[in-house]
Parts: sequence; structure tokens; C-alpha cells
Amino acid sequence: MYDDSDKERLLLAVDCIVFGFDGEKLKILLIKRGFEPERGKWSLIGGFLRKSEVLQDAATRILSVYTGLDDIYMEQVGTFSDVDRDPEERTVSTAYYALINIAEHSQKLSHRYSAQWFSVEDAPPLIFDHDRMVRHALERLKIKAETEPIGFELLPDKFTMLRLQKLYEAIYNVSLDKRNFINKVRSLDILEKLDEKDKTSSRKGSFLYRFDAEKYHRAERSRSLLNL
Amino acid sequence: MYDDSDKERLLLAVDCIVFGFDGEKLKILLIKRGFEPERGKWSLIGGFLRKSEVLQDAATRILSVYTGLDDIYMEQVGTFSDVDRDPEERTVSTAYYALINIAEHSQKLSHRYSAQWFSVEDAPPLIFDHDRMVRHALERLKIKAETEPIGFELLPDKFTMLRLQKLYEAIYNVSLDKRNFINKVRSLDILEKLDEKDKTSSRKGSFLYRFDAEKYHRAERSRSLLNL
DNA sequence: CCAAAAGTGTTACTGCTACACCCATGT
DNA sequence: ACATGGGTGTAGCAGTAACACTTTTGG
Repeated sequence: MYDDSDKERLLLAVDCIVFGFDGEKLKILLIKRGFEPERGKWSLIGGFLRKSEVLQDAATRILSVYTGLDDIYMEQVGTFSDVDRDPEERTVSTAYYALINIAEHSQKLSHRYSAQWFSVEDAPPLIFDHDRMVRHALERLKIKAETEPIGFELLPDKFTMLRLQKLYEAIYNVSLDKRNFINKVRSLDILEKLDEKDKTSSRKGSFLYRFDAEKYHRAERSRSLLNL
Repeated sequence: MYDDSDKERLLLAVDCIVFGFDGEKLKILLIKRGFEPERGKWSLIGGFLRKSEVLQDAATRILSVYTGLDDIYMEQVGTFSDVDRDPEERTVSTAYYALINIAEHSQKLSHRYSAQWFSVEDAPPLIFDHDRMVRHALERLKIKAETEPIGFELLPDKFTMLRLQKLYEAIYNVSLDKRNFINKVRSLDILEKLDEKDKTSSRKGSFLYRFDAEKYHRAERSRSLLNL
């Protein structure tokens, strides 16, 4: 074989891009670092891979530590390996993104770590290569949401059509026609229309829907979920 | 912060899924391992990340060692971290895929490592988690080739329409109508039609085309390249 | 002149886009 | 009664899919 003598044992970090949706904008959760290096700057939540732990588990663990949340959709984004990305010691980091629903879970969000939600567009600059991670995560989210019903992870169990539309508008940064949107979503036949109405935002009230995983799996589905 | 005392320094490997196209089938390059562990079994080419080296560079280096090829399109697939994936020592591996054009480069392929091309469908079982890596790589290739002109990396500089069609058929494992295919490709306006003909496969001969990066970049392009 | 592959257009259909008005309700 | 947001349908258009015959030329 060839010479591997220069191979190196290094730390593997895991950083999490936590996406949320407040009904208007796509948000990310950031913390103000209370420790060195870069104390006081904004960063993603993160930690290190442990012995006998798989990356996915590390990501889940880290998310749980910082937010108290379990059972959250997470997906690997990529691995970032700039030699000097961490000034302390050679550290490579694998990024994961998480989709959480702000409304239902905001109470659980511990304030211990001065975590705060920022709109994706006007988040402060982040430490290390975290900005790059966020950009990559957003790209991956867009691609994934085109073909899989993951948007619902960002919404409460029950939601109005308008909220769903706003969500896709926020993810893809476009504006959509509500009639076309509703027609398309209906044609997918993956939502259950409830009898309940949400009356918080209008006198008439708007019907609530729920994602129906059964329906979704029953239908053999074309490659694309929503072509916006 | 929380307890990171269990964090671990580990080896970071890089494994490369080398895709090629022989005019008919999509292929991957495998080596028969001449070293332990798993000597004699088939595997991807791989190596370890070195000090002061970025993952992308490691992938490039490893590809070059095994194939003699430089300047090859490579892209990160993901990072695989099963605790026992390598029996010797905790090793996490980041997979990259490479697109190379078998015809032009086969002579350079060194035989030192008993490297061999296999059709993606009937490749032998691979060591560790390499089969999973291949599946992931193929998924990523499909997604990428939908929106970016990377298919050409798998073809010689000059190619016939039929070859291009066969390539897409091989990647997506579908069969396409040649008239529709040609019309669509033409409408993209990213190929230069040459005056030369390839007469190896018919008496009439078929025109050769070349990917025109200039044309490609000039046009502001919709999200999708080829909807097959 | 025959075999073998290359090259070429049209039609039907499907799905997307654009667009404006009435409905239900609480105050 | 009116103000507010919710809900609905259609027609034009564009892009996709299906489809078969003619051309070239070497042997």
C-alpha cells in the first residue's frame, strides 16, 4: 500500500443546525458561547463524538442537551475539515440539521445556554466555519423537502393551509399563489382535513390539517413532491 | 457546558466511490485488498486523512495513488461512523465519489492494486460499510446530475448523442426515447455540435458533440437540467 | 441493393400558471 | 353592516410523452 504514516488521530465534532419556523420566517437556533475559544460569539450548538457512539446519536444527544428535545428529525449535512477551523486542536466536524417546531417546543428550550432564534437571513456572523455549515444545511433542506414530506416536522401536528404555504415560501424564498398551492397539495393526497378550525387569525376561522403518514406511504409516489 | 470528557481521538478515513461509464453500464472501480484486515475481499479505494490535509485533498490524493488520475471531479457523499466498522481501531470514514471517463483514462489505471471495474448492479459484496457508501453515492449522483452538467465528466471530451443518452439511462436506470432526449438536450443549448463524425459504430457515422462550459454559464438556467 | 444505425417532427395530453370573486363570522 | 381573512374554479399555455419513417453509406 502507500504510506499512511502521516495519518492522524483527531477530534470529531458534531454541530447542529436547528431549523424552526415561526409562521413567517425560517429560523435557526444559535447560542452565545460561554466558553473559549471565541467566548461571547454566536455559534451553532455542538459537541464531540464519543467512544462507542455513532454520529447520528451524538447529534441527537447534543440537540437534547441544548434544547431538551428528543425524537427530532435530523439529517447529516456534511463534514467540514479545514485544517485550522478549530484553533485549539485539529478538529473535523460533521454537521447535522434538525427540524423542530418552535411553537410546541419553545417552552422546553432551556435558557441555560442563551440560545436564541434568528431568521436565516439576518443571523449574526458565526464562529469557525459555521456560516458555511448553515448554507449547506439550507441547500440540503431545500433538496430534501422537494421530494420528501419533511416540512411537516417544522409545523405543529395540526396546521392551516396558509401556514403550510408560508413554510414553503420561507424555505424556498419565493411567493406562491394560494389557489395553486392548495390545489397541488390536495392532489398529493397526504393530508387529513380535520373538522376543527383555527380561529386565532380570522373571524371565519380556517380549517386545520394534519399530515397523514398512512396515506403518504400507501401511495407509490413520483419522485417529486412539490414542484414550486 | 456539558461533559465532553468521553470525547475520543480517532482515525478519519476517506473512501472513494469511483464511477465510470463504458458506453453501456455505470461502473465502479473496486480493489481486491492486499492487506489486513479483510485481505482478499473487494473494497473501495481508501486511505486516511493526514495532518494538515483537508478531506477533499485526501480524496484527491487517494484517487491519484490508485489510479494515477488528477483533476477529477469529486464530491463528498457523507460520513459513516458505525462503531465497529473497522475492527482494528475506531475509525470514521468520509466517502467521496469521483467521476472518471473510462475510455480516456483506462491506460493510466495502474494494475498494482488489482483494481477492476464492476457494473454497479452486479458488484461483489464489499467490506465494512462500503456497500452502503456506494448506495449513498449513487443517490447523490442522481440528485446532482439532475441539476448540474456533471454527466459529461463520465464521457470523453467528444461524444455522440447516443452515448450521452445511454449514460443518463444508466445513471437513472430507465430507458428513454431518443427523439425526446435529443430535443430536450438541444433545447438546453449547452452542447457544441462538431463537424466530426464517429464512424466506429455505423456506416453512416454519428455526429460528435462537446460540452460547452461557456454556453452553459452564459445562460441563466432553471433549477432542473434534465427532467427524465 | 441491402443492412445497420442515424437522424428528424407532429400530435395529444398533462400539468402548471395566472387570475378575481364570494363566503363566513365577530364586532 | 362591514371588515377581515378563508375558500374556491377555470382557461390558456407550455412542456412532456408517444409515436414511424427516411437518410446515409459501406460492403
